[in-house]
Amino acid sequence: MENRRVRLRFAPSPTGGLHMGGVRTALFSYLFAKKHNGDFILRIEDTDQTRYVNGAEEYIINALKWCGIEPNEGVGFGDGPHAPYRQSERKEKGIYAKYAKQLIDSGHAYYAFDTAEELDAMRKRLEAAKVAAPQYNAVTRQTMRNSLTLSEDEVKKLMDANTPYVVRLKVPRNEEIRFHDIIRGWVVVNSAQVDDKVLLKSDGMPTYHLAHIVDDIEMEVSHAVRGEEWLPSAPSHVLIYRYLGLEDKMPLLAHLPLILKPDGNGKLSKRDKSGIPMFPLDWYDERTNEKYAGYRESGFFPEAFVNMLGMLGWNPGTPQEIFSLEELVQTFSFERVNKSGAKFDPEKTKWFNQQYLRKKTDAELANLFAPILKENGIQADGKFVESACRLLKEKAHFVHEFWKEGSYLFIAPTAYDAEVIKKRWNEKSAAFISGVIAAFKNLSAFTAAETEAAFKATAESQGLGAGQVMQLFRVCISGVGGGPALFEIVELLGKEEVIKRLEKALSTIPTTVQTANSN
RNA sequence: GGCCCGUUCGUCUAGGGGUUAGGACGCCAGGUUUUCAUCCUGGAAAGAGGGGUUCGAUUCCCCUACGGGCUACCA
Repeated sequence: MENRRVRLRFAPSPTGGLHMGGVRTALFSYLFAKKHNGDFILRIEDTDQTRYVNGAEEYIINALKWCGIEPNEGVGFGDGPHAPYRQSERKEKGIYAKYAKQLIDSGHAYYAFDTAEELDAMRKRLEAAKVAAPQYNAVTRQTMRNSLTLSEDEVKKLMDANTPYVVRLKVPRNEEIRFHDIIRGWVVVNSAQVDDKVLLKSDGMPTYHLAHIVDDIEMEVSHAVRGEEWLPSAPSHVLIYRYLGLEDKMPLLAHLPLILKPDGNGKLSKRDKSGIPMFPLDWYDERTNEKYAGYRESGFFPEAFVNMLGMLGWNPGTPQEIFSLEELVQTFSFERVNKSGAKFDPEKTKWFNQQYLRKKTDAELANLFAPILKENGIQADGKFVESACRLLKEKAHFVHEFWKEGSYLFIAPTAYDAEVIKKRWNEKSAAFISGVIAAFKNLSAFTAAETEAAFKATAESQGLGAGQVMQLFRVCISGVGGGPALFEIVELLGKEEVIKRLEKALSTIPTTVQTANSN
């Protein structure tokens, strides 16, 4: 058991879009599996037919692909020796029923015929009696209709009449259950706190509790990684392994701390006010008609998203924060996963994206920017776009900001920032701009250095400090008061365009100033 | 309510019986820059509270408080 092959699975339910918490669980499992040259499996836990959502399975597969955390076995990634990997299909093969039968035969599980109303009545009764833990357990099952309280004849009669029934785990009344968690250490719970979990539902489907155990065994899973919300049910699971006689084959458990919402308290919800997505890809819920934004569509790089998730609840113990997936694989260990929940920080998430934005070459950025330009009806030379990206990437967190911040590189401004005009335009301005136009016309080499020199000479000759006229000049060219290095922009736009823009500004701005003043 | 898990700057975290409690994001200030951003330098900012153990506790133990999770024929 100690030297078994490392095999981890990610086992989501197709009940909706895969939430970023789920992606992190997949990521950590993937990292550990890869680090130990093991397998990473995608299993679909679709045992709840009422919650099945169309498209969810495909979404999960696409999300994992986008993140680059690809299973080497499982639904959507090629069947391995343990197919099928969908629990609904495995149920058809009778895999779960077999194990349930084994538990019944060995006296560790039983049939229960209670209706929903009867269960409800029991809970109400217990609550009224102020029972500490109102649940179906060693005490209360004695008052219910099950194969432990009914005679063999009665059970047979109910069965023959096709009365709906479930199979429940027979949990001992008072027994200490202890298990080891890689992240948390030893956890001890008394079985009095553990209820008789339903193993097989009345529709014949297994519950999560039975299904995941059977599958983990059959698929030879070595480490079961999941969110902390599963910690309270782990004692039940330990019992099931034990009663199946498979405790020595039980996967090592690792319960990850939860990702908490950035503001206030509680688990991350599907939607968040911070403006940062909660899902890797856009998700549309057809039942509620709601749309949820995804990291991909919001302009995040998958590397940045994965890097950010990797640092949520785990750290390498060194100051390094920027990790490629490969580096994460090399460095990851469960020992360095935190025990406490982590609030996720939208600002830091943006920062991660910025780091990756800067790492991209101008050509890569130009490729990403191209569709946005096209959307805005811009056709531009590839080299020109690359240069624009070089200037624009300095202050951006996302490629889509390039357009918002730098559309003037592609279209001449039609309006000029009123604040800047008010502050910078005065009676000397028109003469100065005219001077610059004249000076530029005389230039043969229209480079950043040449134009800057000509600009400064003009300012000096008119007795103006460069600082006074720089921003004025900028607004004439770009329409806005800030941006990348001014003469880099001038060089990029070229002589003809720059002069055209200056002349337009000269003919437009004085009239707007007059209008503003007369009002 | 019960059970379980947790608790270091606003946030993510390092460290770990004797440290000026370190880093990152964000924030603030100064410098660079014509400007915003970048960049550089600096700054404010933390071990929930109470008991132990100890020469000494943020670090180990207990209690309390607080936070979170679970408490379905959902996963």
